[in-house]
Amino acid sequence: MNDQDTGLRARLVAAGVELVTGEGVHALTLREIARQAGVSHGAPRRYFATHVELLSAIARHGFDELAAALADADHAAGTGPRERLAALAHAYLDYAAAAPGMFELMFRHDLLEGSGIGLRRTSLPLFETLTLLVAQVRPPSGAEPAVVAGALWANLHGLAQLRAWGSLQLATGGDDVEPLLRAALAAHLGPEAR
Amino acid sequence: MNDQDTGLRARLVAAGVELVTGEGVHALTLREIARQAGVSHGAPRRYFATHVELLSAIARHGFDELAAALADADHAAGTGPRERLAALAHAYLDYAAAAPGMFELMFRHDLLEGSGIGLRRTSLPLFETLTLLVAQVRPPSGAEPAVVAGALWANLHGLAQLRAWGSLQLATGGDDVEPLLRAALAAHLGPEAR
DNA sequence: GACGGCGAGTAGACACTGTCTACTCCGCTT
DNA sequence: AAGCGGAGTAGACAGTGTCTACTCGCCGTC
Repeated sequence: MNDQDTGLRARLVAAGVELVTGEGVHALTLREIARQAGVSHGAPRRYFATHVELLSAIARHGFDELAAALADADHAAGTGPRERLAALAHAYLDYAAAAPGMFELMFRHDLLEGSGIGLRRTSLPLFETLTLLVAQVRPPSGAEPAVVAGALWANLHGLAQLRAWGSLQLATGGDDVEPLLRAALAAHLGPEAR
Repeated sequence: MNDQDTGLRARLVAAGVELVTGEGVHALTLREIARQAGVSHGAPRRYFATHVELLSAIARHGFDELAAALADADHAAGTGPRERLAALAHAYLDYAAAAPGMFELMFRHDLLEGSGIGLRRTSLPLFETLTLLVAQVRPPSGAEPAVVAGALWANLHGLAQLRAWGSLQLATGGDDVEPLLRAALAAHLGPEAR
């Protein structure tokens, strides 16, 4: 039932996901999504009152994907908080690199409704996990775990952006985000070997 | 001559700067900028072949402003590399907060031409300064200064974004970026008192 | 001093966008 | 069997970026 939901609502979201993955954010016009779904340009209006509502639904799908990827990485990692944090960070950057169009949409709050998508739906669970793990690591700075987690999250975001627009070569001469990520983790959480 | 350049090219850029500062990125339509400058919608085409070229010129103005703000902050700071880095970081975040529309435009590479604006024009000088100062600080991680500078820059960017879309309350419960910035600086550069 | 040319800006067309509204049409209930 | 309502269609509308034909005023040249 849920697997093959051929309702137009689901088909529109699926078409949008395909478009943003293959073509990028610029392809996500209302009419193009409708064309891709095989309906007229007025059809989406029955399910999404406005363009941004449809875009928000597509972004929600991306947040679910990201949350699943993060959960998988967390499970695959060991039990140590340090390695779990490293796994989450890698998964975050991997998702941003694997689906750059979707990642851009997810954090283009000007395209999304009500500013409540990115924060409460996925960032908050992620952030809570980060805070929990950071508290277990007991970082050298001695700052509150929530503050360290926030700073670390901002760092991950910044690294994802840097790589997305190809600024990495400024820092490393190559396209490899790995050294920067290692440096960021070491900075916020302390040296690798504890 | 240069102070009161009333050429249409300069007037268009000025109108764009005013629009993006007052209304936001969404107001930067070609026709609206032309209206603001008091000319017909076809006039800009003589100076900017396309819409993104005009937007790029406006963004360039923002990069110049940011570079000037950073230089001022650097001069106003003392001579210690740690305090200069802190001053630069504060100035960076202050600019992003004071001119959010312009800041958004500057790093919306989908709106800018050739992806060569943000990188080589301002980020590179800033990045070189950061690397130089980081090398003087000799951060505890022992990583290469360029890598630490890159990670720190990414952190600043991430913090600016976090604040821009109001996610800060997740980490601190308030809108104050200061604790997160202090944590980031301490993480990448070592504790404040050396 | 008249004339031609040319730079600068105007005005309109075109295809496209998001939104809104009138309409068709099929399946269901009564 | 009749009617009704949900679902999708089709067209209009204002707005957008781009392109092209045009006007107009100023300059140098004969």
